[in-house]
Amino acid sequence: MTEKADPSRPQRADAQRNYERILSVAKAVVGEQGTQASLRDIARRADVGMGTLYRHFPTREALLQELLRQGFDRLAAKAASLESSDEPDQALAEWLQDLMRGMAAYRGLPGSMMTTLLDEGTPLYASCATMRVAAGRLLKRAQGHGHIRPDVDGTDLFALVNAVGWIADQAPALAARQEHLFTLIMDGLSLRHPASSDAAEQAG
Amino acid sequence: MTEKADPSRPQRADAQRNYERILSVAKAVVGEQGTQASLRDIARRADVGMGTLYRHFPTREALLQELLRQGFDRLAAKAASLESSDEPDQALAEWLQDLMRGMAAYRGLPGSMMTTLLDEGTPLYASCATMRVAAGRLLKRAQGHGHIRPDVDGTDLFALVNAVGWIADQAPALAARQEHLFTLIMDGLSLRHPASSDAAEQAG
DNA sequence: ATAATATGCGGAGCACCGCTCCGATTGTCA
DNA sequence: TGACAATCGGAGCGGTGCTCCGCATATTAT
Repeated sequence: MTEKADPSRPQRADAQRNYERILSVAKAVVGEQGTQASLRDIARRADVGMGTLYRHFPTREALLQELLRQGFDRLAAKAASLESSDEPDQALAEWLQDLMRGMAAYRGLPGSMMTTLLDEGTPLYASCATMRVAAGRLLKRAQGHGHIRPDVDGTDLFALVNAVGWIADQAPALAARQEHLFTLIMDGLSLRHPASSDAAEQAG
Repeated sequence: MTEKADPSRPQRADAQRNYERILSVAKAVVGEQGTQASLRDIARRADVGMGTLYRHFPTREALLQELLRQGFDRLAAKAASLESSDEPDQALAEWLQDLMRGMAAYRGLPGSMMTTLLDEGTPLYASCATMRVAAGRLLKRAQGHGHIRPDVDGTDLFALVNAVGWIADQAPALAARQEHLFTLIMDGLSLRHPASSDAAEQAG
């Protein structure tokens, strides 16, 4: 049996070089211009024609997917490791906060995420699905312990975190409020109303 | 002295006709294609040249502003009227919900709002500033009665509502969850029995 | 009614975008 | 080394936002 290492990777040497060069340049350009960066610009700065770029990455999302895969894997792993935490609700909060910070990696990232959240078949969807499954387990565990509202599902959570990331993304002046907004939302999901431990008693 | 009724409106008769025709067509096209609608398309369907469109509305925002002004005025008035309500926190909730639904008028509207939220000088900023001031009074009143977290300001609120509108905007499949997400956030802002009652009725 | 003025019109033109297509180039293997 | 297939690169297409300016016309004065 001939070993075709990775069928998704190019075979020829020059192709492989270009593939990696594009990826590296894309990382830089997307870092500068956000997820809506000009593909022509990426090709130009990678000393590559449009055709080459498009053959390696048929869609913008396919390119983004490669840029984000590492982050997704890391978050999935973190979710798995947090699953053995003693404090399920705090574990969930910590993971979500990590997700939110990851969303700030590139401008426009929350938008790209939301667009493909429920759009199966799109490259980005596939690559973040496993991460979301792992996060879903974290959520269920916290709900099982009775500290988190039961009428919230993983998609709600993902959407809300995306939304907070989006706020900071759109209005840089609000980026400073990001952690605060995150807290507001997390408090609202908790059944222990941490915002007002005193008012909680009299509510009964 | 000749009466110059409204200096912002065109003087010549044909100009005035075009102005209104553009506005009317824009309303339709933006309704179909969202706030990112092609300006060329608007000009075409209004039987008008690009130059004409740009003279009357120098920027896309200037055009949007005219489309949205009515809604803003209505919301500002509603805020003013709600200020005499007996239940300040419920008045606030009602107004915010109204705002959220207004955000669904055009696709992409939450994005346009957030972009110009803190960017003074832009046309949209000016036109929604008064509305936000009115809303701010509603918020302060609710906080004064001790039912709403004191560490929230008007901008936070506006941003959060925008964010929820944005979620529905990006992923139509999530639009059904919009009201629910709104409830989650509002509960989190309240200092009284946050979740339990509402959480019981909604499952899944 | 006619002439003069200035106001408004419209679209050609520029630079950019995403994306496709195909002749030229180049790596690979016999 | 030669032949062949894999890969390249950019011209080209239709779209965008936006500007600029010669021309048409509404308005006003005569």
